[in-house]
Amino acid sequence: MSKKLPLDFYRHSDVVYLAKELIGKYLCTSIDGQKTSGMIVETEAYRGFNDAACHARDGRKTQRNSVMFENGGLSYVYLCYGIHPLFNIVTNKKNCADAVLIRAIHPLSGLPLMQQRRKLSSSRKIHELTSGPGKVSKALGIHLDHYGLSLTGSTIWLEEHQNSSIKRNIQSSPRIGIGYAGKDASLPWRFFLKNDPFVSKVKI
DNA sequence: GCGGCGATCCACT
DNA sequence: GTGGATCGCCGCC
Repeated sequence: MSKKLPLDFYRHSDVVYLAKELIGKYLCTSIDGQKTSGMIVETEAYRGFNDAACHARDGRKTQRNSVMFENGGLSYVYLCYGIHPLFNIVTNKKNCADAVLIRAIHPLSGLPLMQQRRKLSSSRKIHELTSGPGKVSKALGIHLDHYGLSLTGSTIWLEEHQNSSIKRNIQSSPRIGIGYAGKDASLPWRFFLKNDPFVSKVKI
């Protein structure tokens, strides 16, 4: 039994709660007529106000991040290090500028296509297929053209499935790669599924 | 207008 | 374990 997550889900006012709630949901894409999907196993919350790590910190609006200021339920894709498109989910209400970064998924369907997109065929390294935000986008076929799409549409969407054991196996930690954010760098706003092999390996 | 740097990944040593 | 790729944003001149 599965169902597509409704807009209401994304418009909850607490992005940290949502980042945790997104663990265990299914992220699905249908791109170029081909379906791929995986269970979300790692996320990070970014808050538009009072969060130095957020692109929209203090409500700062630019051409790149403008979609963050819309109502929740849209995709925010941006280019990181000039190379990697990273997929985020806009949450909360208009002008709150909150978002959740999807850092890792556990692949479920369309595995051969994901391997092809990632140019990774060795089954020995299968845990590297989607264990990082840039890898997730590449495996699912998400790129900059998918900026601003509704997540209740038929290109990128999320589904809820029965998963009774997920909740008690969620752990938190500080977010990755945001050392510049001062005291906000230590906020425990990264969430991940304990012992899942697809959770990203953190460089220290 | 310019230069430094980033919510990363991979090839190479 | 290290450094290069490569583009948009922002601070400063």
